Amino acid sequence: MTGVKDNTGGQTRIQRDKIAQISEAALDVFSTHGFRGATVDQIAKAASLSKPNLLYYFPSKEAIHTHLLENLLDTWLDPLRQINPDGDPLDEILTYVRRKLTMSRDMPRESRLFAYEIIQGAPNMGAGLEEVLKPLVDGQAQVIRGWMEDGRLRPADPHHLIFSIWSLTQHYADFDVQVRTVLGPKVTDPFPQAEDYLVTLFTRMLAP
Amino acid sequence: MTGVKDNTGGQTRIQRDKIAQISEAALDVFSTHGFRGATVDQIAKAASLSKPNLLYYFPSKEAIHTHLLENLLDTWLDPLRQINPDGDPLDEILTYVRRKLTMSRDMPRESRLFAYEIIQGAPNMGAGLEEVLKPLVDGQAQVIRGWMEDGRLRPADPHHLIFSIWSLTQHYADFDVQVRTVLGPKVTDPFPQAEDYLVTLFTRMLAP
DNA sequence: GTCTATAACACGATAGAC
DNA sequence: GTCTATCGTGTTATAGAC
Repeated sequence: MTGVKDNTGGQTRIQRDKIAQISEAALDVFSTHGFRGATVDQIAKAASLSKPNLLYYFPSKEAIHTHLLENLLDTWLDPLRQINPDGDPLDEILTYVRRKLTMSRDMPRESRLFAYEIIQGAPNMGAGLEEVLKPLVDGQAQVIRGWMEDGRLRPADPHHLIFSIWSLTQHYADFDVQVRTVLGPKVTDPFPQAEDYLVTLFTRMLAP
Repeated sequence: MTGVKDNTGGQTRIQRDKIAQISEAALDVFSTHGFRGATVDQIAKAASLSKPNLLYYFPSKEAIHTHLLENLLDTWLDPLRQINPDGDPLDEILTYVRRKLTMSRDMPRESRLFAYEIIQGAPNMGAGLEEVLKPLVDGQAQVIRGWMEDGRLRPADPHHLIFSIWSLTQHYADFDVQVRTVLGPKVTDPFPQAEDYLVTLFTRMLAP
């Protein structure tokens, strides 16, 4: 009983707030410039903190980055986790596609942070990929494979199906500049078009 | 007639060779660490040159990077350029998909260099996107649209069709680590599987 | 708990001998 | 044309006053 703590997990309220504040700023900076491109100065300024003060809450620049990635993976995989084995197969897939596309629209910074990390060879996420992502994907791939074997979806490799959903939805976040340049200034929001296209694509691919 | 020059474009043979040698090394380093993550030291070492000697051939680190990107764009868009308006529509699309996937397999460094640049907002390629990529895409999108209007392909947004081909094929280069982790060590080469999947996907999407 | 000052280092780029 | 030595800057991280 310390009396001075008001926490969930060994942190005071102030610490929790500051850490959240730094995380928010760091997400901004890391997702724009990458890990090496980002500087502690930038993050401190974005968080309205002095640099030494920031380094009081996190021991190093890398610690901030790792903290962000650790918290991100669960959020990022949540839509995949929500695929319901008892639902209608095509509905479940299309709902998954829509959720992932919505995340690309509403969380482009997280998408880019993730993309930077994977492109670089996931130097700060080795355990997460092997121990969290792979088992989840394998499990849901089995569910999808079951649907295909029951004739409720047209057959296709379930792992590559999941890859394709990731790839296509995240493209609209990570390559936003390219998408907007090609579509031209008249298209203020590419996402409704993207949703129509992707629903059509996966319906034609999977509807029995 | 200078006599000492053996060139195509105002460079001696030695200069041309060294520049090629530096470009090769820089592609390695930039595609692994990104622009900011790469150091001139690393590039010089990879090119078996001293740092000052490298900076004798290129005025700055940024100049090397720009040089790479300028030479890359044409190569990168070549498969799209080769779509033949007089060919069989589905064949042309599937050939394009296969070519792009082959490039992901054989030129993953170029793919990553490109991905880094676009994710960052294309700070060194603003002109190229607007003046080279967009016109080419618009032109080929018109060809595809014509095929769809003639009933030779099922209708779909041609711009997003091209986005999806880019996204899916480049995914296997840029997110290689993730793909291999999920597929597991038994799959030594993901590309044959990927080709099968993508051919199926676009055939079901487009075959009339 | 927060700030100023600064250490310690790596980086890009240059100068000058050879 | 190539090398060694080095400058100046920007960076992470720490020490110590308040």
